[in-house]
Amino acid sequence: MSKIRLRFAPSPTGYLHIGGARTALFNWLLARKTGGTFILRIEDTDVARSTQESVDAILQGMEWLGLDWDEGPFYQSENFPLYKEKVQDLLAAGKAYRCYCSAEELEAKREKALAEGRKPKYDGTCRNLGGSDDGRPFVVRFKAPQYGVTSFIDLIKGPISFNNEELDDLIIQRSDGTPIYNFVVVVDDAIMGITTVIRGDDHINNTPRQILLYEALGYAVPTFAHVPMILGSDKTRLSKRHGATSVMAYRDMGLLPEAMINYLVRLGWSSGDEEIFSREELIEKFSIEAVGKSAGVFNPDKLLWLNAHYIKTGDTERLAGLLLPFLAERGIDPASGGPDLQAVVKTLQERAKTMLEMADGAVFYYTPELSYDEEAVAKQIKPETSSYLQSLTTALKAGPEFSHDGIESIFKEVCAGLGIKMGQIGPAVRIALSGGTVSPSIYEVMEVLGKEETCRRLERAIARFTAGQG
RNA sequence: GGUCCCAUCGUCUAGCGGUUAGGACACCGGCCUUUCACGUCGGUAACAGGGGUUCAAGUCCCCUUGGGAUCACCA
Repeated sequence: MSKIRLRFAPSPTGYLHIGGARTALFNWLLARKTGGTFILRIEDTDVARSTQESVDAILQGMEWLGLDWDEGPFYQSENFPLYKEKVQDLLAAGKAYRCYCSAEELEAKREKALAEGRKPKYDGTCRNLGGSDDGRPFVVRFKAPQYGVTSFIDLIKGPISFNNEELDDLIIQRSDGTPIYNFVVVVDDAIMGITTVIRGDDHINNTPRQILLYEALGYAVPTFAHVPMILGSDKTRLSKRHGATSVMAYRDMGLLPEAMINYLVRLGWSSGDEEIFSREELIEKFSIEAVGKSAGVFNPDKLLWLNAHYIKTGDTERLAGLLLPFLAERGIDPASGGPDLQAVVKTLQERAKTMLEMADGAVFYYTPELSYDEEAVAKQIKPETSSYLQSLTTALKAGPEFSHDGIESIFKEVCAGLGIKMGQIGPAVRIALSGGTVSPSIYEVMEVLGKEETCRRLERAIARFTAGQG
């Protein structure tokens, strides 16, 4: 059995979006699982709409997700001579013909047909004209069979068939001599030896025309697998209206690529009751036949849940590295002072759903001159608070060790000595250290901050609270 | 409108003729707790409708309804 060859073929007219990423992922997984070849091909035959920025954005998205390709990226725009030659072959064989109808009159006919409730199909005006190139502008149309049935067995959807009379003579070459997608994709997939075409199911209606083209060109027809679309919360095709659709936008929102991969693969595919899959498990367990037939709604909440999981269980050192740019956006550079970043990350891992949240939660560690949350101060700081904090600070300074457990026992001793409960001093300490009422455990915070900085923040707060109360 | 695809909790799904229809997210409670989270225990919630086939249908067939895709000198 020969190796299967797969491809992801985005058009560079925008960034890599969620749907494209999932299609790429399915291709990649199948290639890695079967030891096949994964090819990246840029479909830039529409010169007017294709941009280098889009190509870069797509490549960047693929790299972020860790979807590496074995061959390419290939650019269709570099193959124009080949396509032209294939068009000539078809013309010479009488399987295609020149059409002189203008775009305007075609458009008019289409609108008329639609308005009258008829199918907007090419009427075949030039189909049997014959003759050769006489200098007038023309497009080349494929002479499609007018009867019979074209069918294929989709790996995901099962058997699908179309009556050929529903298909019209599609244009394969524009009047400017450049080829059209449906033609190019066939030539390229054939030339590249693609055995299995995995793509969005919005291509199902293109498939019979393409099969006819494969046959006309004398190529073997590949196997098809059409993956269902991704919908927005209102069940319409996912678009900007539903929120971010760019894969890279999710990175910028603090998502981890493994969370994205895990989410995307589970949207439409499952393996029993499992929810969490490592890359290795996916390669082992994925199968294209197990992909569901129906479209799925993109659920950001579940993506976030997965992200939280991967942050919680992720490698602290790596997360610290990933956090850097988010901290930089907040004007913080851990390298220029402050507590150890990895220690900071450790206190935030199980309470941050995104790297962005983690960055927000880390800010106070690197802000020596904190401003205190007014509302929290008003509510939590009592007249006696300062003396409590003073007792605690004194004990802390005298304490031998400054570890989580050591701090905890000092806390307990101080509370016992003062005859107060944790709740009477804890909130004030939290405000003194973090500026507000939400932070990791204060023992952890103190340990990360270190004895010196902890005591400094406590004393600063005591001074402030005392002054504030006149 | 023609053609094609699809249909289990709000969402993602398990199910592949006989199940108290399971899991996950979200949501609602309890526990844990110095805050926020995490964790943990429990709860609400689904087979679109109608015909068949069968001893037996969420599972197979047909119709209806609903949703989606597509009908470019875009990809």
